[in-house]
Amino acid sequence: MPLTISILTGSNVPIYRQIVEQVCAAAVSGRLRDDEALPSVRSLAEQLVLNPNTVARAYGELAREGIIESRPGRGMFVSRRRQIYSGAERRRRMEQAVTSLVAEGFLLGYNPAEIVELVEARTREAAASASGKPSNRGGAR
Amino acid sequence: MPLTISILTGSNVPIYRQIVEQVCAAAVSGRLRDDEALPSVRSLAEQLVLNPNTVARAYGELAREGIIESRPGRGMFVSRRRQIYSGAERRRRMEQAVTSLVAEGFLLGYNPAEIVELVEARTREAAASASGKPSNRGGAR
Amino acid sequence: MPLTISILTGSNVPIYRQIVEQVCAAAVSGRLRDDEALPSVRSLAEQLVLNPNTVARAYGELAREGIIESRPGRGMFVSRRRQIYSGAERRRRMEQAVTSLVAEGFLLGYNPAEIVELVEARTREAAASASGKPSNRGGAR
Amino acid sequence: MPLTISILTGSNVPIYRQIVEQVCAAAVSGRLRDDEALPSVRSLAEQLVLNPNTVARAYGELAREGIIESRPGRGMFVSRRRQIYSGAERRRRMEQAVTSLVAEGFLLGYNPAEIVELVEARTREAAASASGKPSNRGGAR
DNA sequence: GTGGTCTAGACCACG
DNA sequence: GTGGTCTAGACCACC
Repeated sequence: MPLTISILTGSNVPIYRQIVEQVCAAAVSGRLRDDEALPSVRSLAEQLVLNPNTVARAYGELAREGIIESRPGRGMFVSRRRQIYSGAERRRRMEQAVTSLVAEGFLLGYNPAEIVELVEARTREAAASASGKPSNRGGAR
Repeated sequence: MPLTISILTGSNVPIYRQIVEQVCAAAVSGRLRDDEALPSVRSLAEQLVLNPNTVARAYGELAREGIIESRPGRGMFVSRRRQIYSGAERRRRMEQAVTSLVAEGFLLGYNPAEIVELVEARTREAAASASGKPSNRGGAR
Repeated sequence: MPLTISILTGSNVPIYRQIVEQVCAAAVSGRLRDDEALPSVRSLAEQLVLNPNTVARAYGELAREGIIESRPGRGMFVSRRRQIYSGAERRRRMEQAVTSLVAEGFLLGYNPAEIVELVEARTREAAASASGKPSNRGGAR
Repeated sequence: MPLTISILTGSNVPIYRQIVEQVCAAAVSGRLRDDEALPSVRSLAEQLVLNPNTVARAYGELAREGIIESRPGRGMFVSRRRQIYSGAERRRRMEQAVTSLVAEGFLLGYNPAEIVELVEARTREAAASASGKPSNRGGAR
């Protein structure tokens, strides 16, 4: 089964970022194995009906972050050792993201247990979809 | 002790958004009480070394979300909490926030268990600070 | 026929608000269809002889209300209608709008029957234009 | 029974305007009769716990609009003949207000009948509260 | 003094 | 090309 990526066209998160996130999630969760080849820019762009520039940008970002690497003449491959940010920067960014989520959750009236529960469910889903058992959520519009 | 807000310049999250989140967190957690006055646009702008427009934008956003309200000629005040969003909208927004966090977590190389753990810790802290027992974190960053 | 928006300068209702209301009315009545693109910020600003910021603000407001949505790099599009406010909030806002109209009507010397009559006529027109039978009014003001 | 005015401190409509509207509604509906005296600036300010300037401003506005008139040395009185705006200006402002209400109503998901119904109820209420008895039922259609 | 609106112009991210 | 953010500074309404 080929890597499947779904784009939400009406989302506030930019398309290239959606690609980055989904490739990254697949790599982290093992859906994409180390050294595995990614679809070419052209083919992915065609498959998703996107401007090739957009796909190229996503791949560039992933490469800059060390998640994938270019093997000239052969294509893009999942990088064997990927640890992107320094400990401090990594922690700081995550800290910020967590704080932001918790604030939004409280604002919307969710309680701590519900917030944790939702995050848990979401990570489980992501892991599941990465291991080849796609959940029924989040399809392209 | 006056409300302290700390800004990270050069962050991917815009300044006005950082203000919104921090004021919101303070209001939701009880750090700011109902009917309490906020610092004036001008004074906060001066304190944070920002353009008043930026602060005004944050306040405007908060007012539209029903967190604070303008009393003409007198300033901005924390307003009584009310649920302004429909159930569907709340779910939609929370969904998006959770997805965003999980994606960021994966991108930074955290695994599901770690992400959940961090969220759990953060909600516990927030709940503690709301019940009047401030934890030792959460001061200026 | 392109969407025409007419601005009354020197009105008590701010320019950005006039844009919001007219776009909103067009979207709600079906004059603008789902997924239809709006004029770009810059082009509408030029057309109306306004600062782009003013148009941007109107568009931002509409996006926050869920009437339109931004597709990064491509523009603003009419989004599928959804009910973003809770029942209580809807009632609260409608309450306020009705009160405001009635107050204005009295201030202008209209009596109750006249006010009701005007509203009735206006809703009939709006409903007509929504069902594809535009009335002979509603052009430039 | 003295003229009663109620101020909503957390409203977006300025205090002086709330006074203007309520005095005007009382005059239009007959709760205040022609030539009837209004409370003095001082006494009303004291009664409503407001800055006298605010009351003075409201009275000034009402006087400018011809709804009340000053009889030097004796106080403010309801003006006998009050017709403020020219026909065109009056119609234009009302037109604008009605359009605004209908747009908001549709946006919030109300249908024409509901909107009309709400306006009707509101005008009846205003009239009732002004005359001290339930409403002029037969007036409208 | 307060917030609210508008203009002007810069810089960035996205496709 | 698109929108989004920020700065700078003007003017107004409100109390």
